[in-house]
Amino acid sequence: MVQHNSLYRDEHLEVDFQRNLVTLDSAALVLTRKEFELLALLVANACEIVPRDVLLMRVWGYSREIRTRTLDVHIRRLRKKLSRYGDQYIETIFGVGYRFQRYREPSRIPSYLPTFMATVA
Amino acid sequence: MVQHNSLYRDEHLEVDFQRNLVTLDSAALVLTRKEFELLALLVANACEIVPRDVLLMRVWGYSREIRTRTLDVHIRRLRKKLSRYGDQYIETIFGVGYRFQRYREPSRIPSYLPTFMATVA
DNA sequence: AGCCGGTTTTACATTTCTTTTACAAGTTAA
DNA sequence: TTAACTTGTAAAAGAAATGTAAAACCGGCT
Repeated sequence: MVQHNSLYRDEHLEVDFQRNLVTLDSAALVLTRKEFELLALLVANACEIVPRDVLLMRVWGYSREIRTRTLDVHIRRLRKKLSRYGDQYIETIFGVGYRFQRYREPSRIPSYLPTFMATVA
Repeated sequence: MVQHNSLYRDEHLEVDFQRNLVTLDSAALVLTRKEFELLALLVANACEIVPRDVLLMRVWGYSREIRTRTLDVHIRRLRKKLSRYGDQYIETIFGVGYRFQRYREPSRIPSYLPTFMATVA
């Protein structure tokens, strides 16, 4: 069964799950196998928390209880390659795992102000 | 088996017990694990007093007789994160414990006056 | 063998979360 | 009222997770 339209896309990032292609600001992003698998898994579950165990299981085949820092290292490389969007795209959920977030235009409006007031600032 | 409707909601606060999500005035409230567990336990027993022992037992696994101020500290952090509703939501029952109260619109009518007189003030 | 790209480990720094400490402030009972 | 006790609070200490750079490892290649 062939799945069509299997790609993620937002303002800056594009991930083609079929062809293992990633594009950042319309420039190809070269990722290693593990880096791609990790990113793909996170992006496939965009906006949802993916626990460390799940990542370690699905990307590395590690069962729980295996103590390793390789996940963190790969996360770091991904963030680096995502350059200035790295931290925004890949959010760490302390004690749980990571979450990929869709790109959102940064708002200069303080979020604690009601919308109708914010137009002034 | 998926349990539906496992959430609390009032005018300002929303607690999703399933997903560990809390929203204050429709803005996500980031809580640590302990903070969430504490709030969840209180909210789950809304309008009822939850004794300190119970909180310390269910959230920390502490048996009675353990002298600690960590509960108070966490209560404080919760109140702070609930910002201006903190004191209203989390009520202290001296010598017993705490009670979460549903939000009630503050009335500018002195409560010691009969309603029909209050229209003048 | 030696090189090379990819991956993992190591060791330490940093950050985040939790608990304790010490004291202030509030409450109750005598 | 004071004395005993409870809760509030800020700051320090402690514990644990994550970030990071660099070294070590590993398999495929020439």
